[in-house]
Amino acid sequence: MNPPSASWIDTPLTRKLVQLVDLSPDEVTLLQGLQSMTRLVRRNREIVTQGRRYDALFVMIEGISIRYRILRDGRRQILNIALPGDFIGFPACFFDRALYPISALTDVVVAPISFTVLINLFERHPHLAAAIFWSFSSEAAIYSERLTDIGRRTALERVAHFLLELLTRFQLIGLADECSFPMPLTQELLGDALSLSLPHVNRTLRQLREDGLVSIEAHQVFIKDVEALSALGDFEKSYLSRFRMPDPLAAGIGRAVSL
Amino acid sequence: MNPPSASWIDTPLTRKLVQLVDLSPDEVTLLQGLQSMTRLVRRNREIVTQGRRYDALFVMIEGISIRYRILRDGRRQILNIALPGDFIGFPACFFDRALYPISALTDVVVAPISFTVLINLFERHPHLAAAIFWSFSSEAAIYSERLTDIGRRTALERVAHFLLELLTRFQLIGLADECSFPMPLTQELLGDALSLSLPHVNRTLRQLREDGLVSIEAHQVFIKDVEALSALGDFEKSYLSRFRMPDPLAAGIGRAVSL
DNA sequence: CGGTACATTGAAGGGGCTCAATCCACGTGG
DNA sequence: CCACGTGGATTGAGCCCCTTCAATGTACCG
Repeated sequence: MNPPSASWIDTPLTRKLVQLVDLSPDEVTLLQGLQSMTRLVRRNREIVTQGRRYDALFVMIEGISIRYRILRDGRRQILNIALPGDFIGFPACFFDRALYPISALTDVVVAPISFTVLINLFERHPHLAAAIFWSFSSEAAIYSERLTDIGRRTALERVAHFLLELLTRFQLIGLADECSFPMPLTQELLGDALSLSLPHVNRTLRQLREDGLVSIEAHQVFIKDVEALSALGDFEKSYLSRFRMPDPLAAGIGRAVSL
Repeated sequence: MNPPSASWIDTPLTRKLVQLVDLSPDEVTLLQGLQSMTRLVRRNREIVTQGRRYDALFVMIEGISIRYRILRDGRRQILNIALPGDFIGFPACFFDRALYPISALTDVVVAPISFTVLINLFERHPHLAAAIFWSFSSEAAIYSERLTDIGRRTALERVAHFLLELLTRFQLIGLADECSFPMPLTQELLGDALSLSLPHVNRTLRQLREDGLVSIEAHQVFIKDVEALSALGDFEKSYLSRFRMPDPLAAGIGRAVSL
């Protein structure tokens, strides 16, 4: 665990939230303070171990992690992919034991936020709390889209939709430009996330390449035609970037309103 | 909208939470109070309309509702199924417009809980708030299992797992006995929830019947062999019924701890 | 320079889909 | 009280998307 350090002037979470919510300088400082105590987790190590008990959430500061479910015979389903700025460990901390493991895909830096701190934040800074809540909402929406991907979209639509989602999420944290982003997943992992076999992921990517929609070079994805790909994947990014501050909080009077 | 009424001594949500969390009599009263103002939504009408704005959550008091996503060509994916005692409208209320519609499958009674009330609840009754939070956590876990169902389980495993989940959820609200529960879904809806075609749902149910695992008669599901079905579907109910009160709240000192 | 991890491609097979017909239960109106 | 309509359940035939299995290619790294 590293000591608090003034060198963290800026984190992905902060970058993301300030775009979506009007935060006061005080709130930004507070948000940064929450993320000042960090922990490094090496590539391929577990951040959360299935069956263990946790008293904290984590904010992803750097790197990529996945939460997944393994079935008895080895089949794996990736449940979600956490990028910098995402919260992880949310469901785990309300159960007496974590239901699913979370594993670092790359070297990862996380900032634990204990329950105690979180609860106080909710009481004293409802405005900020609402912003954090929005993160959970957006995550729920991502689940919904993934469910739709896997359940009702063809392999081509599915990959198209997923890549656009990643593009948008990377853009929100300032790690992608207009149409390209770093590809954190191997084709095998992509398959486990989208419920496709590795060979079929490969064929699907080839098809997208041949159609001039997407190219992947040196772990970098280039979306050649965002329009066409969005049409193909039925992608509409509002679930990732549209936030509304609920009225009682917008006014900043959350604590003053009586029950 | 019906006026508050003393006749609601007991609701599914209360029944569920008192099993999982130690609530004081005051907290139970408060929880009941939240659900005293109810609204009736007729079968096949929308509870939440896609694209509209909401300032409240709803607690399901009675009936069944579904949230779903429709693709351009008519393919439908049911995102979740809300039973009495569930919260609905959670992600919607943090977006400026609801992302997905929620529709009443039967006549439904809901209790709106406005944001203002909710925020006050969080500030003043963290213990109760944590219980509500657990509901969200459990919902997230249900998503995870659904994702695994659709992504990595065969039709047989998938239906097995889903039926056991429904059994357990109905049991938690006192609407199911040891091994049977009311079937709220037609085979078509089952298909849209589990991403199977209607004919294949039918064939799968037949198989389960022929194997002596499940029978469905008059809209009532009978699980003939819970053991065997659980093994088949790799079902483990802890994600529905295991709650842990986070330490700072368990002590009831949430508000006293300083940041 | 061998080794390992990842990507690529082909061939064959299967689980589940589509299309289509039939059946059944139930409510409604004549 | 029965005829009919309608929503849902059931079953079959053929097909296709995607899987499995298998082989090969390729880049990077100690």
